[in-house]
Amino acid sequence: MLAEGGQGMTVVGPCVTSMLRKAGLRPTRQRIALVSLLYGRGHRHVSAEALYEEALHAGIPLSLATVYNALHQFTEVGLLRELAADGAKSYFDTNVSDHHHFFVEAENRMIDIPATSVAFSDLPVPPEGMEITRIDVVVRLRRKV
Amino acid sequence: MLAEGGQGMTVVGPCVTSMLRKAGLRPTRQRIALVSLLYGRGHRHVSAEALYEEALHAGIPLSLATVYNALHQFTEVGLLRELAADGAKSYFDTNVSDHHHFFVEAENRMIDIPATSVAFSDLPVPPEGMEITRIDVVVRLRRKV
DNA sequence: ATTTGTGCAAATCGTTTGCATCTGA
DNA sequence: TCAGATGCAAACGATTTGCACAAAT
Repeated sequence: MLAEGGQGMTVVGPCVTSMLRKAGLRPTRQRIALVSLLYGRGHRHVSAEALYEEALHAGIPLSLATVYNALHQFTEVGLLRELAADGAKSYFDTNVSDHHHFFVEAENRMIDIPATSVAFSDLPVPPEGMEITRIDVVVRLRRKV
Repeated sequence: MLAEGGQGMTVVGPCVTSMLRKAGLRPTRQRIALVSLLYGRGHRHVSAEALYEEALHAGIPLSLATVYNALHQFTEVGLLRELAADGAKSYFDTNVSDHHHFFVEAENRMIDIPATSVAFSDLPVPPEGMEITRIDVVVRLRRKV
């Protein structure tokens, strides 16, 4: 279990700049815009493509490659957590604190599960010389019949 | 195991044929070969590409597209379970019973964790109208420093 | 001025698809 | 025979990369 420090940081204006600076990333126009979109309204699970579209609609012209760059850089510095939901595409979660996910299969949508809702009464022992970096629990959901 | 009466060069039990028949899949040369490779030696986690190479090296000429078809068909009929490890590529697990996985990040390798090694003391409640189809636990590992 | 980031388009990777040909029942 | 499977190559979607240009320190 890693990742702590998830008190929803409401980021607006100059905070964004210092947030990026603290992370060692130059606060460029594009990064500032992306961080604002990501943290503007609560926690989110975004795909690169979706964030790209959103930025364009918000009148921020940037390239898809820049979005990918930014998402990976943000992930490296701990601002985002990458989720391997299912299938081909990656999602990025603005909630980097310890928690898990429901995955709605039909919609490719993720819903947060607080860490406290999943308790391991027994932890698997990692193989010799290995250590646990993270435990991902994905609870797959289907519409009830 | 005895050789299947035919052109197959691998050691094939008659069970393979009936296994496919029971699943509603025509026991073709390619499917028989793939099932034999998959179930020949204990449980495995294979990617399409890896299985394809393996088949070629075993002297079974087939196309990558056929491997993809077969893997998905096998999954549909419950002979395999698809794993969304991490990143772009899919893995298929010959162990379809209830269990979980270690994921060795550096090697993209999966190791089974028996279901009994992970106990939930608290189960998350699915949202209204939804039901749980499966719970995947992935314990990510890194080489200890 | 120097360093770092950006945009674009082409390249890559895993996977899927269309269609002509082949094969098992 | 003939539905169903296969092979091939082209198509595809998501992501990455290479490099000239632009922006931040």
